[in-house]
Order: sequence, then C-alpha cells, then structure tokens
Amino acid sequence: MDAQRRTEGVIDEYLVECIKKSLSDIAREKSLKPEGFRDITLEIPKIEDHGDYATNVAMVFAGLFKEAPRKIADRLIACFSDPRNLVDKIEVAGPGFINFFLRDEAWYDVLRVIINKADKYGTSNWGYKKRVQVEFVSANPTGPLHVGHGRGAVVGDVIARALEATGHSVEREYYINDAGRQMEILGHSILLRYYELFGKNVDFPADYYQGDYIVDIAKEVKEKRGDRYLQMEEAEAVADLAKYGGQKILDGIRCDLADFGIEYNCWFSEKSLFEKSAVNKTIEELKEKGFVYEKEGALWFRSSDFGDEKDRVVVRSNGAFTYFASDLAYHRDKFERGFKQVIDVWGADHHGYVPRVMAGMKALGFDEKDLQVVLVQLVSLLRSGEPVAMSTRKGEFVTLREVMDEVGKDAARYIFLTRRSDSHLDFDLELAKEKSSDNPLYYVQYAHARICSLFRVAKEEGIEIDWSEDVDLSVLEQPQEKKMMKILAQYPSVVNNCAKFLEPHRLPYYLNDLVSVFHSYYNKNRIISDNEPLMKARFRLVKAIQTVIKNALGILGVEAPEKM
RNA sequence: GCGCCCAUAGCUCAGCUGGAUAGAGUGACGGACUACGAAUCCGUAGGUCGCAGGUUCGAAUCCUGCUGGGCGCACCA
Repeated sequence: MDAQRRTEGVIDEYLVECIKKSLSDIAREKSLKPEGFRDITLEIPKIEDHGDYATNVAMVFAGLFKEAPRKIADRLIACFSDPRNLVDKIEVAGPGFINFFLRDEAWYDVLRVIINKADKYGTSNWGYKKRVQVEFVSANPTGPLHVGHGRGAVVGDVIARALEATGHSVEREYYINDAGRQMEILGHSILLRYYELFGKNVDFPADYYQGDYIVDIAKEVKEKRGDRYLQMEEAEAVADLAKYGGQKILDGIRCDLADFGIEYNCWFSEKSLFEKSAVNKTIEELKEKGFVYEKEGALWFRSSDFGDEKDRVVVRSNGAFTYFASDLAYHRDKFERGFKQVIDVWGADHHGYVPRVMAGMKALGFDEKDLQVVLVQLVSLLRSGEPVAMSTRKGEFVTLREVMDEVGKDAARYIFLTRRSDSHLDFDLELAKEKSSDNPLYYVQYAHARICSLFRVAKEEGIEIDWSEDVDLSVLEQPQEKKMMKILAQYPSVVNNCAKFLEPHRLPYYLNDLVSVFHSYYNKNRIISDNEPLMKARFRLVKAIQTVIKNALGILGVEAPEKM
C-alpha cells in the first residue's frame, strides 16, 4: 500500500513494491486474481549495461498470463508507476528481462538516509515483533566448551542478532542436559579420581571423562568436603558429585560464553521437564492421539508415519524415558511458551536426528515450518597449516577458552563466520593472530579505523563538518563512488537475508565487498582537499561507509575500532 | 546395505533459492609510500562448475544415475 513510506531508503524493496503493483494491474486487466506475487526476485546484474537492478518476472509469469515474456515486460513498463521518481529508464532485454536504470539522485538519497539513520540503518520491522527463540550450544555440562562449540555459539548468536535487527523479539536459550546417563558418568568419573587422591588403585574406564579438569574437580572436592565420599554409598556419592561437578562445569561454560560476547535469556534444565511431568504429559498426548504402541516391552512413537525412516523408542523396557522423549517435551514446551518460530542450532553430526524431531512436532500438532534446525559443521584447528591434534576420548582438546585467549574474541568470532555453517571450517590459529590482509577481520576493521583517522585528521586541520548541511552530492561522479553507494544501498537486504535464510556468513562476505572497493578508492583519491564541495561530498560518502561497517560488525558482535 | 550433506581456479571458499559473459581470498610472479594509516593498493596467471543424461526460453543451481569424500543409521545422549 504505502510503498513510499515503508521502503524509505531501501531501494530494492521499493522497486519490488512497484513491480508487484504493476503485476497486479496487469492481472486485473486479464481478469486474474491480483495476487500471488510474493516472492518476486530482483537482482543486481553483474553487467553494468543490464542496469542497476533487473527482474525476471515477465518470464516467470508468462505461463500465468498466457502471453510472451517480452510483451508482458512491455506492458509492465507501460503501467509502471514510480512515486519516488528514482527510475531513470526501464528496458526490456534478452528473453524478457526488465532492466532498471536509476537516477543518480537515488544513490545520493541512500547516503542521506544512512547518515540520518546512523546506527538504525539496516534495521527493519520486518519481523513485526514476532517471538523467536534461538537455542544454541546446549553442550552437556560434562566438560569445557571446545572450538566446535564456539562456532555453534557464534552462528546462533549472530542469527539471533540478525533477527533482532530485523524486528523480531528474540530469546537465546541454552538447553542443559542434566538428566541423563552422561551426568552419571561424570559423577562416577569424579568419584574415581577422588578415590585416587586418597591413594586407592582404580580402574578408570575408557569411556569415562578423561580430561584433567575432572582431576581438578576431585581435588577441589577433597579440599572442601574432605573424605566423606569414602564412606558414602557409591550411588549416593555419584549423584552428589555429578551435581557438584555439573554445576562447576556449567559455571565455567557460562563464563566462557559471556567472555565470548554471548548472553542468554534462559538456561533451560532438562531435569525441570521431569520435575513438572512435562515428559509424561507429552507421551500421554501421543498416546491419546494413537501415535504410540508397545513392542518388546518398550513404548514406540510412530515417527515413520510423519516422515521419519523408522519408529523410535520413547520409553525403554526398563521404564526410563529416552533422550528423544524429553526432547519432544522440550520442543513442546518451547511452543507452549509462546514462541512463533523456534530455531535449533546443532552440530552437523546430529543431522540424522532432525526427521524424528520434526515427526514429533507434527504429531503434537505443531507446524513443522515453525521449527528450523541449523546444522553447524565441525571445525578443524590448524597451526600454520598443520593440524592440531585433538582427541576427545583421551581428553585432549583445545578449548574455546584457549582459542579466545590466544587469538582474541573478535578474530575468533569473525573467522567462525567466514564460511557457511554447513561447510567444514579450517581455523588456523596463526592466521587468526596475524595482523595482515591474510586475516579477513583486520581487512574490515582497518577500513573503519582508516575512516575514523580521516575524521581525526580533518578535525586537527580545523575542518568543521556540518552534518545537517545540504551538500551537493552530484560531484561524486567516479565509477567507484557510485559503486560504493550501490553496495551501501544493498546493506538492509543483506541483513534481511541473513535473518530470513539463517545464514550469518552473508555479512562478512558483504563487508569484504564493500571494504575492498573502499580500500582501492582510498588509495587513488584524496578525501581531504582544497576542493571544498568535493571534500564535503566525499565526507558524506565515507561517513556512510563507516556507519555501515560499524553496524554490520555490531551484528557480528565484533568491535569496530577507531584506532588499531 | 539405507539415509543426509558436500564436489566450482594449485589451495580455502562465495555464487543473492533457475538468469544474461563464472567470483573473491590465498599461494606464485611483477610493481606502488616526499600527501588523509602500506594491517593498503595495482597488474599478471589460473575453469569442460566431479561424470553422464533429463526438465526449459535459460542449469554451477532442480530431477535421475554413476564416481569420489564427510556424517549419520541405539531400548546412548
């Protein structure tokens, strides 16, 4: 309806609105429903001759309209209305592409909007305050976080930030698996190390937790609680030590994540699900709906009726619930808490688990589209190209803490995002520390620092910048200047796509595109000069770049330093 | 054996959910600071998008088969 106001300063969304309106008009002429134009695509052609923006709608809707693409395109151009008067000319090309050429004024507008909106540029109300939950990391509290968890942490956090920036109401949650057998093994592991401290000879099983942190916890227990666990019955001691150790380790995890720039709204305990009988109720619901049956003493959920490859056990023959059962209860609980969209960030090795959870959601009456699972591939740690040996079994792993301490929070966060999350990542510790162009973070931060420095120098030279002044931007006529303005104009839709497709890696790639043009331009041109009108216009351009870098790094949770 | 993901420049990866002539970074080689930050820039080189079919105006992208790699296939979590 009000395309002009809703798309202020965001050119592509504005054009899409205009195109939709024209399509509706054409549909009406043909006595068709003026609907169904939701996902029309507008792209930026690789070749300049093809315009600033192009759309393929004439070809896409040729079938619907029963007319040749080029004719539809002509028709669309004829009835195209452009209230903001941004379009210079429109052409039909090739098999039916519609190419839009914009007036330079459109790009100048972008600069004005960016400077005006400042840190709000790139944010939107696209999400309409929709309640979204992002659950990520959720590592068992049986050991410290390692690098793989770090990647999941950043992916989850940046998805959350992108959703916030696009107007969603987001909560971050950590699911604590504090109810299962793993905790028992943890308690047992501590107890055995504890026995050792008192000189007992113990057989330490290979599948118990091997890490030195277990010994540390045992020492602490000995110091604080003496020898009381020597007399205690084993089961009781194990339960008590599991609780003690789990708490201790979880505190460490909280601290690591906080230092990594990640704050959760909720730490959700699996145990609490049992305490309020949520697991029971969930299984009861499935029973009532007739989706479970007994076989060989166990209770099975008919997940194969909902797209899973086979049925799954929810209650074992020994009467215990499976992890899957509590996970169903957990996801049910999420939706009952009012979240309209739930995002789970999991390690890619859990991909086989997705269909059964989806099956559960469907069986419980939820829309599977409201649950999205983002899979994060493992991280290989390298040092100067050589693999760093890691073995969880032997308890030898590089912790997130160690990586953070060595390369810094920002470099770690950024590098975790330089690849799509479902792709393997090589993380080179030496590269992450290097202060050179090899390091993608510094390349971007350097551009920001350079611009800051520019304004410092200007100030030292007594140059006053009045940001409210109406500056003539038509002196920005270099191809690179125009190119940068076009890239700046894309930023809001990059953020949108990040949130829409849950793909945080788009931001680092975008930043690299923007900043590489800037560095090149900077090397060839002077911003501060005697040519006052030109200088004023370039200050506007450079300010806009600085703003977008800062905003984008903000979504990535990375500093935009003024000096480096 | 079954299922999922991946295969793009020497290497590591993008490619905007089907668009027009395939893109970065890195490695290699050669250049640029007496002017706002050289943590930068400029140039050169590099491709049968794993292979074979199919779908259509149009395929790196979608469907099928094959090859090769990763990961899953518990009354574990």
